[in-house]
Amino acid sequence: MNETYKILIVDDEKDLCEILQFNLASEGFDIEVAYSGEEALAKTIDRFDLLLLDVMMGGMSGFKLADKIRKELGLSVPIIFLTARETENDMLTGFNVGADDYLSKPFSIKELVARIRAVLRRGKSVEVKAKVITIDSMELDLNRKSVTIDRTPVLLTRKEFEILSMLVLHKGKYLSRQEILDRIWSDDVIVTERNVDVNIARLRKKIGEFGQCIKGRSGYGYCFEN
Amino acid sequence: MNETYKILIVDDEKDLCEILQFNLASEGFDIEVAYSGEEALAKTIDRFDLLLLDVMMGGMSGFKLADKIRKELGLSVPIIFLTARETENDMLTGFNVGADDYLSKPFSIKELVARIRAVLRRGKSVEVKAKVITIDSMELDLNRKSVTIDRTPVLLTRKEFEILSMLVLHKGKYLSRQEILDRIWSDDVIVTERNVDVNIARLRKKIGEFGQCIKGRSGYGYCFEN
DNA sequence: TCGTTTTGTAATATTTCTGTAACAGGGGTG
DNA sequence: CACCCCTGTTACAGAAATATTACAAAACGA
Repeated sequence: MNETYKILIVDDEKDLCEILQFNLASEGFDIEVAYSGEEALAKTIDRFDLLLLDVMMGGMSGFKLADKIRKELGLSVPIIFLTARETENDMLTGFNVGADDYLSKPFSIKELVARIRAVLRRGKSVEVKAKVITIDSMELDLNRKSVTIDRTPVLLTRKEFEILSMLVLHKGKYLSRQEILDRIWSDDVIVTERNVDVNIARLRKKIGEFGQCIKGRSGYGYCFEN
Repeated sequence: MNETYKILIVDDEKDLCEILQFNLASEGFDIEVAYSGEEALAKTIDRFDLLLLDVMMGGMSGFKLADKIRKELGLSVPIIFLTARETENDMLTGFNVGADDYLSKPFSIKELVARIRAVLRRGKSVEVKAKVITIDSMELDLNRKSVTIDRTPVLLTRKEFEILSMLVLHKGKYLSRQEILDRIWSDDVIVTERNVDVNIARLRKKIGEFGQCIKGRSGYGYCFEN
């Protein structure tokens, strides 16, 4: 009923991050923080309901990050930009990239929370765009959480589907068992890392030849590669 | 007696959507927004009393969308088109598709509201076209909220009928218990998700062999598929 | 109002999903 | 080679989710 929204904050000012994290957490949001665009991309962005991105960051800028998320990952997560600059230009770049809102520092927490709720509410009534990933003859529909191979549906369980999509979204990167556990299993359940193995095995069996695309490497974890 | 009218706005200009949403909501309408034709189709169009469609949209045009709604879904919801273009040609296409009215941007909110009320008033007195969905030998009449199988009436209760039509209108898509609850039960009543199960069970029993078309999948919800 | 129908809850049966354990194989290392 | 660590797979049992039934409360109509 009252679902917890997951928000990712990406900002290299650690102090600000802490303040935001504390305040938003106490508003009932589930917060995660990344201190750079690179760090953010290492996460499965897909599982957040909203991103708060700082425009000015060392390394990758917030806009660059947003662009990657939209274009390369093909995700349409709502994004709110935080910026110290107030030029028209920035605003424009932000919205071109598909920003859902824009907030100039300094801003009040109250205002931020209001904007966040507005964006989430908006997203609620709107059906998300098709998020379909195609790998040869295999299609993952992230919305419907369905998989087809040669147009034939493959019945995956929840965990199997989540593991598969996590691997596919990070195609080419080895994800450790721990990373997979952290992301897919809820915090309060404690399970063995071996569990990932078992689920991977089941998954492999179900997706036939594509099972070979899931590489396991000793000491590294798993990776999808075709 | 003073029923709230549900209006769906489909337009890819988010700013305009917001303005419309705000203004129409404060006129007492119940507004939902979709930012593309595809998004709109993902909704149960059936539950709206009026559609406001932008003609020019990325992806599916408003005309295309209207056409699908009329032909494929077989719905006769009133439609008002919004357009920046004012050519005769457009007007014609619009009315061919079964437009109820036509408004060129820029228009005043006041004018829009007037037209909306006019269309709704008109729809009220006029006999609505049949909205009948046929699945093999099963017929759902969305107007009369009646179902027949082999011409024989099947007496469904209100909840049963709504669940069935929701599933049928989203044929092939798994709908979670929560989605079903949200749409069919009013917000202020709090009921268990188990309730959906019970109603599905009753429904299945009543519609005989078609009960098999209602697939239940652990962790995903229910789906109609034949 | 009464009787009927509809709807919700709770309890129970059943199915599906998931975690653990156990075992088998692979590959490196002493 | 023998050993150990890591991985892949299978089988089983416990857990979770779902289906169904029975009953009570609420809504509805006459």
